[in-house]
Amino acid sequence: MALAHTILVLLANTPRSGYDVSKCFDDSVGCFWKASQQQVYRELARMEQQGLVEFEAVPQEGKPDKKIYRVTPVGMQELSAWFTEPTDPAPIREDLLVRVMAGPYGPRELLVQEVHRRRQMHHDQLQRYREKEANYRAIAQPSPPLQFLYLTLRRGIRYETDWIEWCDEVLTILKESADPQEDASTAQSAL
Amino acid sequence: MALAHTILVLLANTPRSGYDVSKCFDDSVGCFWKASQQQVYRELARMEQQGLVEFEAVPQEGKPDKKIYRVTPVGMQELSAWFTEPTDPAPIREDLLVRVMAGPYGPRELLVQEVHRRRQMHHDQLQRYREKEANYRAIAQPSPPLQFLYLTLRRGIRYETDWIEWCDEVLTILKESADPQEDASTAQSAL
DNA sequence: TTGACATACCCAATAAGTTGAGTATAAACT
DNA sequence: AGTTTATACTCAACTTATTGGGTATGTCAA
Repeated sequence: MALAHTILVLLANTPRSGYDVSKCFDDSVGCFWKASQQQVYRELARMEQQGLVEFEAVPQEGKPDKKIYRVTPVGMQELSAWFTEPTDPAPIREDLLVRVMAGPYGPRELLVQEVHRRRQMHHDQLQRYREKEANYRAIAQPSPPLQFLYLTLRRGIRYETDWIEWCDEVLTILKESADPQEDASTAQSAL
Repeated sequence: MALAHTILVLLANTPRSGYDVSKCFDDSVGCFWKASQQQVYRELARMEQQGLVEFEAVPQEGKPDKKIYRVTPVGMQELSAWFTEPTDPAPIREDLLVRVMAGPYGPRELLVQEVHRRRQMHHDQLQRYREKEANYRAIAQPSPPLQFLYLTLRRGIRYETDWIEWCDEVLTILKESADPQEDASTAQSAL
């Protein structure tokens, strides 16, 4: 249900169109929540039906009307109520770890390659987050919404850093135990 | 699609019943993949139809037949083919971070409480993982499947540790900037 | 003896997420 | 001149996941 609440928070900060909300999922909140444009539009329509948000149609030339959504009092009430409910850790479903577990059933090099590739991806993402962090730190008086968003960015930075470190750990172990059959004692001490 | 492949790897290690596969999702692979019993049964039925696995029905008294699944040659082929495909990082959908972003719209104490609670959960999970790690290290000659599974356990340990550290970071910041209105300069330097 | 827990499976309804296309226009780049 | 990128929203089909029930039986403890 948190998709609706994420959107509520975004709209509570600033009234926006569905398109703009969708962009937030690529930018600011992307480090902890993903949603496709279709999901956003559908959710907004549902939320409007439930009275959590309302929109003002802004006519445009050639394009469909822009719907600027804002949170209603009912929506703010919902946000408050939701604030008191406990949250659960997100279930993890990580393809790469399935691949690692499948290690004995495929060539070692392919696995090493894949971990390398993933390390690079996390490295690149970390760079983007670090830039955003630098931008944030340059703001003299960040607004409360920004201050809290920064905490989520910190989570993103930690997450990527942690992945990189794990990749390095795995690559080291895979290198050390390259041929367990040839030298079983080495392989063993490596683990 | 990785649910099927996770099951394939589990069955490649040891033929098991659906019930036993389901238990693995609570135990060994729980740190990177969750699946309900229903999901497992449905997936196994689908995989059987596709010829990836086959089962031997073991009659039991009073209970339904136990179906012991094993991977077929076609299943092993599928596993090999899948091994060459790249994996994508799992999209993150973290309720707690939505809550943090919603920080300005609820009482500070509630947020602090929630982060505390989550810290405790990650702490407890970490303890469980550390026990499993100790068990693993006590094994003289771990089999290759176990060796690779250990790498995924390392990921779990890192993950939980990382969360705990982030919780501590957030709790520190929330304490420091307890009342930004009263002392804006302190609040600012804290961020 | 009642209730919780473990074994072992199946079914159905709903919710959520993904994929791919379609309707329009305009600016910027190649 | 043609492609990409951006704006702005909609619809339909499909796959996946969740929730909550049901069928059976046996064991263990309060």
